[in-house]
Amino acid sequence: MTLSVENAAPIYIQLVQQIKEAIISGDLQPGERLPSVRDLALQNKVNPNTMQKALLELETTGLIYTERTNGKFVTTDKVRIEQERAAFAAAVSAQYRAQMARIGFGPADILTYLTKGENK
Amino acid sequence: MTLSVENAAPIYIQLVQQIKEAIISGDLQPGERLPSVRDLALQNKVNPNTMQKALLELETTGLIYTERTNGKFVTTDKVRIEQERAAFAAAVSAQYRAQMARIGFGPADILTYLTKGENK
Amino acid sequence: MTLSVENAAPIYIQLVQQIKEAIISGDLQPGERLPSVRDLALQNKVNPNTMQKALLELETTGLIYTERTNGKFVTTDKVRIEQERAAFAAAVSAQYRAQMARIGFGPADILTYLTKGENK
Amino acid sequence: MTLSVENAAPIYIQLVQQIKEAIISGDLQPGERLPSVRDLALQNKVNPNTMQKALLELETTGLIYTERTNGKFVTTDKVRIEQERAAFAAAVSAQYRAQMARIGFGPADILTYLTKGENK
DNA sequence: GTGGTCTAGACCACT
DNA sequence: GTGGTCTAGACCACG
Repeated sequence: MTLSVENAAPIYIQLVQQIKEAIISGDLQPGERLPSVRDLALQNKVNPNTMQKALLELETTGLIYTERTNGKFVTTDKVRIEQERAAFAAAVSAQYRAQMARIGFGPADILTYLTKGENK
Repeated sequence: MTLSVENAAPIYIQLVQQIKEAIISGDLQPGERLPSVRDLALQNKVNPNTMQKALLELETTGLIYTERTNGKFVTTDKVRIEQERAAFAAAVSAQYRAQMARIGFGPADILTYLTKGENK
Repeated sequence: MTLSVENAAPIYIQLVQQIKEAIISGDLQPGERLPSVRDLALQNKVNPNTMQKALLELETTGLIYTERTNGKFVTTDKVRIEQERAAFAAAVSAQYRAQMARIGFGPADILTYLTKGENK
Repeated sequence: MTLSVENAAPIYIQLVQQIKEAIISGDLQPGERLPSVRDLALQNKVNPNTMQKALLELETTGLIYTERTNGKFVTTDKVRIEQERAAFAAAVSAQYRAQMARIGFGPADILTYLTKGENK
């Protein structure tokens, strides 16, 4: 039996993940203006540079873009967003199946568990 | 949009989770003797006190028991283990459904994603 | 007549450009280990963070890669390097032709000027 | 590997270069009257003293001349302009060849790259 | 020693 | 006010 102790992911990566999730869930609409870097940093109690790094990452991956002196905006490329959304869903699903498989539940059992809790 | 920066879960909690997973997956068989606390700590590069705390937690919940002077053993109560296994599967499944729902995928979409990657 | 005053490119961009040039010119060989971030920063009298940012950029574009705790290395992907080299040559050539065209020299004149200085 | 961080060239030098380019490209015709120093400064958002310094430099090298109380004019000496134009082309060409040579492209390769993009 | 991350604080350009 | 850049200095994990 081998265990593994995981350290927390870097803060800026966590920020990237969560903002990405907000975008693909539609919580942040295409073309919507983000709060200023400074405000986002304040709201989330991180250093502006850390927030800046997270937003830079999102910009290089094409999910947001910058209008200088004006602010940062969610991309208006809905195809790009949909792409990201599908990738996210695929990743989550694969991880879920792996986790279930590790404790001995195959596809058939999975259906049971998924439908069982459906009416919650 | 509200984000949240999470620090890593305490190490002993991570150990509890992973040992529990080893038990319900059958990686650790009912009645099997665990390595000594000292060895477990060494193997996983963790302080013995931390490992001790994890094992104590598992004992409290009835998944392992201690024979004084002889070591710690996985419970032989297979019903108990099966119970834990079902609870784990239910928790993972609920979390998965929630995650998919958050980005706008309902039960029908879930089936698509689960079957899509099934042959990997 | 409209003129434009250009400010210097950000330091980290200049660093990116020059390191890239060193790679595509073969001054830095594929697989070669780079000096440590701190050393590079010292040698070039910039802040380590600035050098780090430049190297991060090169890493995301695939020209270098990192071995944690061991150092940073030029990619061994010679195709990738050749690709970058061709892109660089194309950019420089296009810029050159544009500059010559702006002062009224067409392709024929260009040949004259290029061959004229060839024996320098 | 030695890198060098360059600061921007002084603004007045940039202005000299661009006005010179306007003259040798014919954008400013021989004998043409230049806008007033004040206007040029305003148009380009530059301090009048800086613009004055640039024009002084151009006058020293003979590309423009001043008629007191009347304004500044591009030289009518077409030979002088042609001379400058040839020098500019030679400089640009030499720089181009050097840049290509640095990344391993000789005269033959240069022809390839120059003709390749010719129809853009 | 290596790279990676984070914070605090400053300055700049643009509008 | 906006984003962008830079510096100084600290701490961490890995080995």
